Amino acid sequence: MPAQNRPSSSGRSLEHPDRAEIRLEGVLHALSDPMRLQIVCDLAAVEGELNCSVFDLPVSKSTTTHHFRVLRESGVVRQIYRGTAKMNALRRDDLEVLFPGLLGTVLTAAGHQASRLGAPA
Amino acid sequence: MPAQNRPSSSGRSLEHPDRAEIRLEGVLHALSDPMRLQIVCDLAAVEGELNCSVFDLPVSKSTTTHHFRVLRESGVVRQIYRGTAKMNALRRDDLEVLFPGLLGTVLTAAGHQASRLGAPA
DNA sequence: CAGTTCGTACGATAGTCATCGTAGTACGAG
DNA sequence: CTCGTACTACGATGACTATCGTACGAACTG
Repeated sequence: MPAQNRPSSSGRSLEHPDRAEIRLEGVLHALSDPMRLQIVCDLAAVEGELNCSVFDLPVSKSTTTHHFRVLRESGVVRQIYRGTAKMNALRRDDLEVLFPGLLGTVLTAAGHQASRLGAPA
Repeated sequence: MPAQNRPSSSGRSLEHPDRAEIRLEGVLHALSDPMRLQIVCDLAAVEGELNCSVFDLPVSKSTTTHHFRVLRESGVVRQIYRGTAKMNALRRDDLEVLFPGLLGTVLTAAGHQASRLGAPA
């Protein structure tokens, strides 16, 4: 294997949309699923990248893979392989340039709604 | 018909979700369709209420009715009958209380994207 | 009343989506 | 090389969705 083509730690690569290809409708659709919105909130909370398997979602692994793919293909997250793990990170910069403030307001709104619905006690 | 129960000009009434019933996922989903996003942008542009038929959408009347229903049931717009016309208005106040800034950032983002994609000349 | 306009309801259809289980691939450790 | 872990690919399925056409209802205009 030629050393010229050695990404960080793996030969596997994942398709990501260019910044210019990200569409608002796609992003909104990606965020309109409760499972994916939860993922995005968790990602935003840690400010870094997260392994796929740290998310404790009430669905099967296949379904989890599906949701991460939707998030990646809509341009919301960036995914890279790091050994056997696949790390996920929000594309904060790209989203901020394309849709200023959008991510923030959605995350805030999700937080408000969670307080309103989940902690009425 | 008793005079006590006479709405503005019609006996027809439409179901709307309570403010407390509006869900973020539902709103995002409603906005994730290009047709509906266009409707919301148009509504936001005029600051008032708009007749259903002033929207020049490239779909049939039945489909238009469908999209307006989705917007109404998700809590994005309020609809009232005024004679034969059905007027539509954004539920700005409710959305602002529930999800502060969200509507604004989405509309701004839609505007940016429209400029970026539609008017590159 | 008759006619027109505006919107609804219903049924149909083709497409997308969230979900699953199973089988498989990629990588690191022993 | 073998094993375990992490994630994927594939096929299936049931649910939802966007779309249409046609037929109907409600209100205004004569």
